[in-house]
Amino acid sequence: MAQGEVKSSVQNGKPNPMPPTASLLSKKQKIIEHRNSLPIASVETRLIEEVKKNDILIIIGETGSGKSTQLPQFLFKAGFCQGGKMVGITQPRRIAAMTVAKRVAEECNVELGQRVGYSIRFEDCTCSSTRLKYMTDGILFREAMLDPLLSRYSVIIVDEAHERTVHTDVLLALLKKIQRARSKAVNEVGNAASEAQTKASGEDGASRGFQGRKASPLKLIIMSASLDARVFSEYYGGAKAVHVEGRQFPVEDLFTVHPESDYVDAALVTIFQIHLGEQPGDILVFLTGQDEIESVERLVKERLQHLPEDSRKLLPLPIFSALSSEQQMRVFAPAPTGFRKVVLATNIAETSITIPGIRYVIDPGMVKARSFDPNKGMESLHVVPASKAQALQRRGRAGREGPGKCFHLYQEREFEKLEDSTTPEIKRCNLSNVILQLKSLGIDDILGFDFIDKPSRSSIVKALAELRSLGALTDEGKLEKPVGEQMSRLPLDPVFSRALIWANKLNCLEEMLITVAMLNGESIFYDPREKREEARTSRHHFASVEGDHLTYVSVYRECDEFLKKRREAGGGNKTDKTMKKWCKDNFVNHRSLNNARDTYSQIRQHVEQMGFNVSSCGNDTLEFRRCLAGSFFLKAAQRQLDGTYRALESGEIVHIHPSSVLFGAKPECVVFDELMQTSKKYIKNLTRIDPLWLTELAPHHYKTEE
DNA sequence: GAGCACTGC
Repeated sequence: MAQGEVKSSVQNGKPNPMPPTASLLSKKQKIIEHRNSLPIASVETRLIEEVKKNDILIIIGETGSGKSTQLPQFLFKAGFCQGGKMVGITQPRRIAAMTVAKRVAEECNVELGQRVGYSIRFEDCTCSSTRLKYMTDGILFREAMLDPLLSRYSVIIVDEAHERTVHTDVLLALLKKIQRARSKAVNEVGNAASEAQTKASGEDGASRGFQGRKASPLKLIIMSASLDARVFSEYYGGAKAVHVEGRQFPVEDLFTVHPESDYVDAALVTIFQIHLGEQPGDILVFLTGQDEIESVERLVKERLQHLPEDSRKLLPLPIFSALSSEQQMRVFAPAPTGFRKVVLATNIAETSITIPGIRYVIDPGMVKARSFDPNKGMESLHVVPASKAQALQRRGRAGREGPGKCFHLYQEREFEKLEDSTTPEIKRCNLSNVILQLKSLGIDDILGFDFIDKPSRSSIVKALAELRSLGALTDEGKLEKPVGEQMSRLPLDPVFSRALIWANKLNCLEEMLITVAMLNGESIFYDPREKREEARTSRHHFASVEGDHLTYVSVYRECDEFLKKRREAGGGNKTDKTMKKWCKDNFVNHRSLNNARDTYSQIRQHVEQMGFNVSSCGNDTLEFRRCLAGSFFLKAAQRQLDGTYRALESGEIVHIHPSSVLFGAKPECVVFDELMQTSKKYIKNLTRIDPLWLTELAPHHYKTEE
């Protein structure tokens, strides 16, 4: 990954010579006091010894132990960054990578982006002198594609490994391989340097990048909050695990005496029980989705009306990912004097955000979980019991600032029956992307790959078949040149990458770039329930009769035009504010569109580097739709005599989602982006196509049938 | 005629 230079007042590695002011001094003093008070501070020497002794170390540390901020600093002090080497720390989330790096830079009293930096998608805040580098696990995985031995790192710390995201899991496997390759290279260099290199390079991807670099072993540290270190320890051949104490205030657990048949109602009752009977302090309620949250919000407001005037000071605040940033921010503000906040949240409050003031947690013990059926190519979202780990995580949210209480809306013996931890994501998602990346790293035997938790055989087989069908792999399962290589370089789902390659040939790359950027993230339109009709009417002028993809293209372009006009009219640099307003007026999710614009630029750069020519098809959208048909042929559906649709690949009876512009239009044949089961089996994001195109453009898949 | 936890390249 290219390293951007960051402007700085620090030159030649010397700190800015400005004398510290009194407030700076006291701030510095505070930082030192804080650092020394962290549980991890007392074990610095021991930890460093363990790292020196063990090539792989598992660190189990509870919330508040300071492991993410302190350990990298200890390693720096102990000399692990000598010779220009880096300590890399991965996080599953962008926000964590950013905020932890910022905190550590402060503690080290250096400018962020210099010795301490971070790198996340769209934002590289590091420079050539960066030694402690925080990043998302996806970034490090990409780096490994360019530098297969990760030769610039002396230590890699994988933080929050218990979350078991796809990226973390793949990274854990890859790092194991890289570590072995580096140790091997060190030994071989010691003996007979150049011959050993030649041999090693023939073996697999992880050995390849070694040539011409000074060999050194790689230290690996896995940090987890999980109760169970065994999983990681066993995976790394009995690696040593050490525990670091956390620092949490005590949380009292309360369980129900009888099972609750209706957890939403039970949550409501508990909210008022706390509000009327407990000491001051805000309440956090974990619910499974927008629907539940909105209905609880309404019911709380209703019931408050029946209480005496002086008992009505309870303020319900919803938070879930689809809300605008402004609305999300409301939960962070302190409640008005005399009021108690009751935050109604999805799992967004479990890990991603920390809300101040919470003293009471209500946990119904349920969660909305996504799963994937590889045979039907269908995702589903269902409400299922949470895991023990999740329940404990939720409980912990009550003890951040002082002693708290957790109201579990189930019996204590039910807790014991919960699964220890949530099924790792890799076992419940489409693997085509992961497998393509592994193939590009030179790992050919996917079924035999050393996953920490192996996905099902059928899931792997299905993904391999999809990749072959898309032309990314040869019949022997090797990366197809150049198509497979090009696809693996793009940070997109393989179908999207395929569509871009087609579009390049058929001169509609610009439209396709916009399309994949718009489909890549969360949904672009935001319909506040109470303004549903207004949103739909206002959106009419974007709508394309061809379907959702071209509708997104016109949304993107219209916003772009609007911004351009504003700039030309002397609007200055207030792009963000202008865009926010435009989004609000058009019921478009500002965060999503912004993300789509960043994605567009990033992908455009990639394809231009590949020598693609970004041209537009103008008003002739036929070729564009043919490109979609040629790449989304596995996701096609045809109208039946009874008006329902049949997904051609799985044979499932599906319905057009009401959010589609083609809802009610009864097109004969469509390609879609997503098949998801919620209340029904819905297809989302559709474009009308001619069914004959399928046999014409994907003859290997649709042999000439009627 | 709906309603969708969260991440990430």
